Amino acid sequence: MYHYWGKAAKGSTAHHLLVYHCLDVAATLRALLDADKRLHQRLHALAPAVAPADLDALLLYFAVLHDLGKFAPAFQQQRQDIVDKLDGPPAKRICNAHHSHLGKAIFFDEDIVVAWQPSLLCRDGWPHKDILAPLTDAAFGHHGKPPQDLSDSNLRLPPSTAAAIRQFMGEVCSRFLPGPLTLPGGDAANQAFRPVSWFFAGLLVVADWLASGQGFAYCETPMDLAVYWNERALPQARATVADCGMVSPLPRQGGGFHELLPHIEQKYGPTPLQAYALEVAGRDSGPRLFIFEDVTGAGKTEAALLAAHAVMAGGEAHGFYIGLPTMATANGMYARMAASYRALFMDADTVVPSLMLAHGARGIQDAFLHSIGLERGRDGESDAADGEQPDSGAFCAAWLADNRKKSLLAPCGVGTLDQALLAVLPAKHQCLRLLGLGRNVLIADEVHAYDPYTTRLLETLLTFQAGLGGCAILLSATLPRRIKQGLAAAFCRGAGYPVPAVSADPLPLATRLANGVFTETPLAQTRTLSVAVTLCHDPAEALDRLVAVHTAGGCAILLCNTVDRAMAARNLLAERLPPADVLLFHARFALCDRLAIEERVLAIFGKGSTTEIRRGKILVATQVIEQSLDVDADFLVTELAPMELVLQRAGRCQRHNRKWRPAGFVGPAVLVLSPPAVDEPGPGWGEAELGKGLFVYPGHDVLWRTAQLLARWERVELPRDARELVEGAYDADALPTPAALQSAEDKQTGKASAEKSLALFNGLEFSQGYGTDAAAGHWHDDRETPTRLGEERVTLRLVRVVDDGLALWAGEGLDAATCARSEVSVPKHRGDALAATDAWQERLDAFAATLPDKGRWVRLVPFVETETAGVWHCALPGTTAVYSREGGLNYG
DNA sequence: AACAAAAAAAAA
Ligand SMILES: [Fe+3]
Ligand SMILES: [Fe+3]
Repeated sequence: MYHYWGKAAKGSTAHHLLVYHCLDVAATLRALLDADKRLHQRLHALAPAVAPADLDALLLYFAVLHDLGKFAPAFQQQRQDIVDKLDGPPAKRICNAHHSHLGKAIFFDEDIVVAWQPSLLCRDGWPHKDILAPLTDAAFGHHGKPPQDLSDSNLRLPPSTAAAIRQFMGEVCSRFLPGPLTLPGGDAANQAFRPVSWFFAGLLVVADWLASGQGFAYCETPMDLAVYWNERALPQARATVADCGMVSPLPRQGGGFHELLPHIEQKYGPTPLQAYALEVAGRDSGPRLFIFEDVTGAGKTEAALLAAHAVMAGGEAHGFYIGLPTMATANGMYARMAASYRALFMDADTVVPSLMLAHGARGIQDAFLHSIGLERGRDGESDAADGEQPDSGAFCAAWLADNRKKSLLAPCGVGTLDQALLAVLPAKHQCLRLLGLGRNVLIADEVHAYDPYTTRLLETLLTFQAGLGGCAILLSATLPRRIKQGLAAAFCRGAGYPVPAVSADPLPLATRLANGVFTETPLAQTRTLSVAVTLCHDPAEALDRLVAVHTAGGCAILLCNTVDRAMAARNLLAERLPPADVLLFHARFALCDRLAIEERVLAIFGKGSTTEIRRGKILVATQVIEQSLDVDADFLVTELAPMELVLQRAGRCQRHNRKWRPAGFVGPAVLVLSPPAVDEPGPGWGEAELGKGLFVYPGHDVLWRTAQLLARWERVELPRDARELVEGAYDADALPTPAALQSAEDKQTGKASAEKSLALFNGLEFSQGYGTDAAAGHWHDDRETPTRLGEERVTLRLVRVVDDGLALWAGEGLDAATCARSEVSVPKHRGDALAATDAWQERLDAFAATLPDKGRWVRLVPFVETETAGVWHCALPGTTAVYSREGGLNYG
């Protein structure tokens, strides 16, 4: 058994013996379990039918066996030079497959079974293959997917190899499985290892990656396995685990409000929701779900942190992960967390907890990049010199940061919800993400912001989280009752709780599921906004009002449902007002221009602005403004949209405390550009007023009910009235869908239910345990399982044609950040319309080759400046697209 | 055609 290599160096015959690598991985698993007692206990709780000691023994045993497939000739012969050096077995015909599939086949091969069967004796006789399947699939699936059964059942193992494997297994069995195990029998047996297998799969990948890294020295000399285990494997494993960033100090015990949230000024006490979190969250044990519904800016995130801390302090979670709907909001949240997350933990001079930023474009976030590998507060070498505060600021262990798949393993994480959803999709290495989430508290922010497909995936994630014994906190503005019901039910399915009926009580509302008990707690409103709502059917009237705001010296926002309508409205306003006073903001800008506009918007409409800066500014925007920008307008006009969006938009009107408001616009007021809210709308309802915006919100019945309700209400008080209005907009019993809008409704509900079933089909099934069956067999086909649905899109990377060649739009540099800042995403057919001639393609390819990513995943599009300064025309022959920094991309 | 939004490299 010492004639087989497991790891090899490139360019030399230096190698690590296979049996040692196997022990390294088991030792790393041992070290991981010892380092995270809370997780260790969770594993035991997930397999209640198995004695804890027996479970530990089995997990370590299968960890040793994870690379069993590397004994096979197919693997060994990849380095014939080392085989020769080791005097390995000759093989003429081999069974060719990846060693993870081979490992499983070898384990169940009849020549091999005899070597382990006596050690796995259980009460009812030999364990059936199905009982162990979740564990074997997790062990042999350490390359990110469960192994497949080989189509060719003949392994063609040379006799010497079979003998070596039997010898190895014999030694491993006597060492790791000393006494007869008592495995469960009867009907429950097949279920026994299914829940724990999800964690085991993730732990094994972590152990394998750690044990394949720098911390483990190659060893080529044969020695007794027990000696290697004690003197090499375990010490190296413990050192490596201590360094990898997965372990963190214990949570702060008994901290009060201001100690846990040091960024909140002393003069502010907890809001009702935060007081609730402090008081209630630590009370129970076991899987818990909290749903906090309140308006944005009411301190929901802090409440969630307090609740998460209570769960951590109770010894039931390691840390937290905050999942958000966009990368931009994630960046913002990361900045907030960086300043305060360490207060949730005890001060320890040995370990600093890692804070992770997890999303696709984090590579250009300097604040995060600078935090990687900084050993502040640890070895004290660098910080003393530059006088930095050693105990503040973000830190992220280098090992965690070098691969996106590892990012959820950090004790504290902020990122897109999509990163978390990938844990319950048959994506490669999903088990890593699931392990990280499962041991943390999952906090999902802005839950109302997702489509039916993604919401359904979130349900699946909640089932997993509960099934793994974990906790989750959902934060949202008004969550329609049916969506809330689905989320709560999904959590109950995983936790084994009875499914309650959630209410549609007014906001703010705290919902809690713990120990099978369901409670809803209405809370006092902290900040309220009373908005006058007027419907208006004439766009000219809306423009007049905006001009009136300008004249009165105030500022306003006009929200359009499509980019083209926003561009058109901007042009109309620019005819009547100084063009410099009219801003345009939508998503069809290169990132650098978009960020500049966003900064300008915040400077004008943000909290720090002044009456003078705000004077006469009119912003025309699309839905980009809905995304968590804290802006305040004196007056707001919006095109009709589904109720929850209208209310969210209305919340942007006079939300800050400002002394001065323009004459005629004192008090929050919103004008909704809407088709008439008639009782019997005819065919084509809304086409005149909303145009192509009707395609953006195809649930025309919801639009109609929204208009009906707003026409009746005239004034709404937020957040109190939000619930009634949102429920009413979706309630076809109270306001039956008019005949002319029925087909639109049918189409929309049909589409939503199709998307939901697709999400159900794509998502993994917790109850199956780790294995191919959990993915309905589609783990191995190439079908895409995305986190969001939608029309196909392409990313355009804008390129400037300059005197001496090509340059990126965002600047002179050719680095990854300048690339990202030059990009804009468009529908695929729009991108396809910008086809390059062969000559241009050659030129663009040559330019792409000089970029860090070689232009993969994007399409380079050249622009050349026209006679009009600032207006650029697409340089490709036959194209009409135009770009400017003020207007963005116009398809022409 | 009509919004915005995310994802994209392993552990030889
Ligand atoms: Fe492997
Ligand atoms: Fe391995």
